[in-house]
Amino acid sequence: MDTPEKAQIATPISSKFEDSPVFSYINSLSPIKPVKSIHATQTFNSPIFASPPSMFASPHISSHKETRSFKRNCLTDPSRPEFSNCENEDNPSEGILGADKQSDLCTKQLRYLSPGSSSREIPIGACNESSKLAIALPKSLKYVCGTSDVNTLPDNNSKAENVPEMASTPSSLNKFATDGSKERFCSIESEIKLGKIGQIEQNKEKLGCDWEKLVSDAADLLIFDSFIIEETSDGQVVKTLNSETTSCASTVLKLPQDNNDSLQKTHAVGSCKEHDMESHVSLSGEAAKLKETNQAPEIFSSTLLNASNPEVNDDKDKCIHSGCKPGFPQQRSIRRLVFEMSGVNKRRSMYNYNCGSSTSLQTECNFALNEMQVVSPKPEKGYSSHMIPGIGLHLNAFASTSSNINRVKLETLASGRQLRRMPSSSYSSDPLISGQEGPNISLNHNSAEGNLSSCVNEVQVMEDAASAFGVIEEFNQSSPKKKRSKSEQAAESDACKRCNCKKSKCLKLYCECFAAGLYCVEPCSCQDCFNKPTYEDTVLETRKQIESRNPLAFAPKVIMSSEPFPEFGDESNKTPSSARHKRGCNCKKSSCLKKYCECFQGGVGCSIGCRCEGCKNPFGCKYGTEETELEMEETDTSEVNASGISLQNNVVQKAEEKLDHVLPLPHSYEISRSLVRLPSFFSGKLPQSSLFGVRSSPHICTSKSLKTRVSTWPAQV
DNA sequence: GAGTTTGAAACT
DNA sequence: CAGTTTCAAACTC
Repeated sequence: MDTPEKAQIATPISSKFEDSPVFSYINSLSPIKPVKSIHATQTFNSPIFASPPSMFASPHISSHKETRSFKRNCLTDPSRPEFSNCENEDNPSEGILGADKQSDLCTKQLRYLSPGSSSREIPIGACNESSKLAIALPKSLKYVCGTSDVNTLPDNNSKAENVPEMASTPSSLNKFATDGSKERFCSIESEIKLGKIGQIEQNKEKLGCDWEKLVSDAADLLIFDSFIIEETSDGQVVKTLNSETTSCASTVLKLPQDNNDSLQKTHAVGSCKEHDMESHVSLSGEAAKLKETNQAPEIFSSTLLNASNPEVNDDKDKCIHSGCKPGFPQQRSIRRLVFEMSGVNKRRSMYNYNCGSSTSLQTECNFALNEMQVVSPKPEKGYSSHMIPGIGLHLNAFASTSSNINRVKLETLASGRQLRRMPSSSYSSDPLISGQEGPNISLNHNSAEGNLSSCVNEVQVMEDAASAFGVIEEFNQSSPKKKRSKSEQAAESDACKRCNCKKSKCLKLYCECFAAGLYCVEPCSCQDCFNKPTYEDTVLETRKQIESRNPLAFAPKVIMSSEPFPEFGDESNKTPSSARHKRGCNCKKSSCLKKYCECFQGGVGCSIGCRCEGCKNPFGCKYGTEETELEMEETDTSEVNASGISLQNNVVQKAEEKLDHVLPLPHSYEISRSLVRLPSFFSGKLPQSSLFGVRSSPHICTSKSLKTRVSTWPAQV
C-alpha cells in the first residue's frame, strides 16, 4: 500500500541516474568521485534544502533534518532507490519477523533511526568538530550498502547463523548486485573506509538482516548527516559522528521488534538523546517519513503514541498553559496523534494532489504542515490548545515546526516579547507544523519559489492576523493592559477549551476539535463525544469519509496566495498578507464583520471567491479598495459601530503600531510592516530568515492561538 | 446562563 | 448544483 509511491519515484530516478552520462563518467572515475557525486546529487536533489547560510548552527542542521525527510518524500535519494522500497527492505526480515511485521518493521526502523537522527543534531557539536564527517558518514553508509551486498551474495554464512532465511531474501540485495552504480559506490567506498569501518562491520554482522533493512534508512540518515556536516564542519569529529550514528543505529537494530523498548533505549543512547526536543524533531521527521512512505498509520500512531507519551509526560511540568490540567499534555499528545494518523491518510491524498495544480499550493502546505504536526510529540507549552478552529491544524503544525523550534528559540532570545506571543516557543518541537518546521521552514524558504514558501506565508499571515486581532483586542479595550491581561488569561484558560458539540458526536466538521484533527479533551463540553482515542477507528473512518467527500476538508481554510489578488487594489493589502479564505465566505447578514465570517475570523480579507453580501470585511473587502473605501465613508457618516468599519481603518494601522511595538528588532519591524502593507511583495520573496527567523511564531500560527486572541474581542466589538 | 443569530456543514 | 436542514459557534440580553 505504501510502496507504490516510492517505487514510482525511486525507480525513475534510479534509471535516470544510471542512464545519465554523468553516471557512466562517474563509474570510470576514481572511487572518491562517486562519493562526491552522491553528495552533489543530494545537494542537487535538495534544491529546497539549499538553505541559505544560516547564522545559527542549530537551525541549519535542523533544516537539514527536515530536508532529509523531505528528500525522502519528494525527491527520493537516487542513491538509494533500492532501499527506498520497503518491500525490499522487509523481505530480509520476513523470515525473522514475519510478513505482518514488515510494515511495522519499516516503521519501527524509521522510528528507531529517528533517535539516531538526533545524533545528527548532536553532531552540531560534532559537526563543528569534524569536517571529515561528510565523507566518513557517506562512506560508512556506502559501506553498509556494500556490506549488505557482500553479505547477501558471497557472505551469507555470517548471516545464516542469525538469519538463515536471509540468504533467500534479498531481492533487494540482488538488486544491489545488479545495480552497478550503487554497488560500485558501495564497494569502492567500502574498500576505502574498510579500515575505519571495522566496527560498523562487526555490528553489521551481528545485526544481520535487520541491519540490512536499517541500512536503507541508516544510509539515508548517514548521508544526510554527512551532508550536514559537510556544510558546517571544519573539524575532525568523523569518528564521533560515526560512533554516534553507529550506536544509535545499533541500538535500533538491537531492538527492532520492541517499539517501546527500542524507543526508550534509543533515547537512552546518550548520543542520540542529547536533546529531548531534538529527539522530538527527529521523531517527527521520522514520522513524516513514515507517512510519506505510507507506513501503516496505525503502527505509526501506536508507535508514536508510545514514543511520545513518555516525553509528553516529561513535559507535563512544562505545560504552563493555564488551561492545562495535569495529564492534559498527554491528552494533547493523543489528540495530536489523531491528527497525525489522520494526517497520514490525508497526506496520501494530499500528496497526490500536490502533483496537481490548483490545490497544489495548499496541498503542499498542508503536506508540510502535516509533517510538522505529526512530529510534534512534545506539546511543550500548550500549543495544541492554541489551535485556531477552522484555520486548520496544518498551520498549527507549521507553526510548531521542528525547524521552528530552533528559530523560535533564537527569536525568543532575541526578543523577550516573543515569549509572550509565543508561549509555545519551545513547542517548536512540534512539527512541521510547523507546520511543518524550522528545517522545513528553511527548506521552504530556500525554495522560495516553492509552495512551501507559500506555507510560510500562510503562517505569516496567521501571525499577522493574530496580531491584528490582538490589535483589535487592544483597540477595543479601555484599559488595555489590565483588560488585556485579563482577556489573555481568559483566552489561555480557554485555550484548552474546545468544542461544545451536542449532536454531532464530534465527528463532523462542525466540531472544532474534529475539524482540527484533534481528539476532544477534558476542556470540551461536548456530549456523546466519539472524538476520543477510544473511538480511534471511528474517528479515522469518519475522517476518511469526509475527506473522500472533500479532500480539502481538513486543509487550512486560510491560504496564502502567492499572487496578490489583482482584483483588489493596493488597499486590499489591509489583510496582513495576500492570504485568503480557501473557499470564501457566504455571509449575508454579518457583513463579514463578525466571526461568523470565516474570512474575518481568519483575519483575512474577502475575495472575489466569497459570496458574501454587503461585505465590509476590515481585512479586505471583496469589492476591492474603492468599494471598501466607499463603504468606509458611508459607514463613517452613518452607523459605524465599534466593530464595524472603524476597524477597517484601524486594523491595519493598529496592526502596524502593534507590530512596531511587538517587534523590537528593526529588521523584523520592517518585515512586519511590509507584510502588512505589501502582501504581494512579501509573498514568497522575503528572506527566509526574516520571515521565520523573526516572525515565525508557532503560537501565532496556531489556529487556537488565533482563536484565543480573537475570542475575547468580538463580543467587545 | 439562556436564548438568538449566523453561516458553515451536511443532507436531499 | 441548488435548496433545505442541521449544527455549533458567535453573539445578545
